[in-house]
Amino acid sequence: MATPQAHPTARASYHHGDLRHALLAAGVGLARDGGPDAVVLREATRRVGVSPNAAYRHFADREALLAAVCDAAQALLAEAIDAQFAAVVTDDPGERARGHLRAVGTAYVAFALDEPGLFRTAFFVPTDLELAAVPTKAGPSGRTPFELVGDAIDELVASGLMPHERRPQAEFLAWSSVHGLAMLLIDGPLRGLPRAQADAVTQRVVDMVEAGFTAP
Amino acid sequence: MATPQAHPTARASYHHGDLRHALLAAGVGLARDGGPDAVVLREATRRVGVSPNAAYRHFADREALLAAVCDAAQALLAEAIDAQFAAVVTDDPGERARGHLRAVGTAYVAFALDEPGLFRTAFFVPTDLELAAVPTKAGPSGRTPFELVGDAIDELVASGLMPHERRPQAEFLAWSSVHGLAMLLIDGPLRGLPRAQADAVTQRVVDMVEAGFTAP
DNA sequence: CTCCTCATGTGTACGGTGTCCACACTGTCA
DNA sequence: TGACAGTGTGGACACCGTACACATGAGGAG
Repeated sequence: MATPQAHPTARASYHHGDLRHALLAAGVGLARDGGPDAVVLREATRRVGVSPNAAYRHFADREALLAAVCDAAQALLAEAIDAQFAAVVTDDPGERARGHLRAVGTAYVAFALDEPGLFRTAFFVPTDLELAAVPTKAGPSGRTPFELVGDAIDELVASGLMPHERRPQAEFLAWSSVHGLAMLLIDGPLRGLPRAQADAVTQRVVDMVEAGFTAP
Repeated sequence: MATPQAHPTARASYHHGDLRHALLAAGVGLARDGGPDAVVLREATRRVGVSPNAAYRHFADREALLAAVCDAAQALLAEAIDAQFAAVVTDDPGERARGHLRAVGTAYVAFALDEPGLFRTAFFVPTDLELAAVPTKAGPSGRTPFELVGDAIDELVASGLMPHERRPQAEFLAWSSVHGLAMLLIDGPLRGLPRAQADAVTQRVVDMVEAGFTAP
């Protein structure tokens, strides 16, 4: 019991110990309910119990904090997709390919519906990324959502269900459809659709993508 | 020459004359370069040459101004789509249906690329609309973009190219794909794609939607 | 024509935010 | 032990949205 206040939220000493992570966590909390605009620097410091300027020792400015929160949100999305992707179990390679493709799509939309604030935040900051394997944005498997779609499509081609002429840039087609649906469901004209109907539309969108890939 | 300063931008008298429209126009200008966040009440009044509080005689608060700007942006989008839609001329009903569907999709993405700030603004405010025929959001034809997609799909069904079992909610599928693509192109990972490539991807997305609708 | 009235624009002020500056504390290493 | 560098604090500034009281002047009632 040498440390009277070991918890990072309430510090006993002048120094905080892990202020950067604490601010990040607070920022994620703000983004969760409220979206990117709710990520307010002063409020984050207030929640951590620290003066506003303390944040500037760890983040260049509010934009930098928001970018970190954005990365965290993308990682959470990646995690959700990863789980659904890994949950697909089949011996048949074609069936597995289909399952993986559908898993990515449904998990993507489900995350948007379950965590609209984080979802909006994940796609807010102009991420200059090439969608490449930026580790902070990947799930437990170490692969980003974009790579997972690519994997699924590759499997589809490998198992002969999709002609390889259609392979190039196919990620963008799948991604566009699912991303657009998610946006329309949480912010757009489809907002407020009952969950059951939202899921039904999601299935139809995934059907369309799959059909577009595997159709003869 | 009875009116020394007839122009609404520089007023000679104490009263402005058409402050509401002037503020709206200034707001649209702000949104054009900068998106919804750039619609700052004080800046709009500054541009019009009026004190900040004058805005409150015409808009309840900043949110109301932003909502009006959002409506205007949607109207501009509608206009662009409308033009492309109307430019389709063919005798063959099936070909016209296809052309209409493709026109809506390409015009939608083109607007997003040409006017990213306005596009983002158009979909920013939680519009409680049912996508119905709200006149302020329609183009010259009096039909909203959503109605135009619906029209195109109806034509597709009427001309026998699309099975009518697929008709219900088909707007959402088309809309999702195109909207998602637009978002990814202006804000997301596809940002910075050269225009030629962006157009190419757009064509592929439209192809996919069309195939999904008309496939046997 | 005069005067009253009310819509419209102004001025002042307050709280909130991001951010800069100078300063205070403290863990570490010579 | 003492200096130093990293970390947190306090105060200040500009900007924003917005509430309140007030000034202005256009247009109708007498």
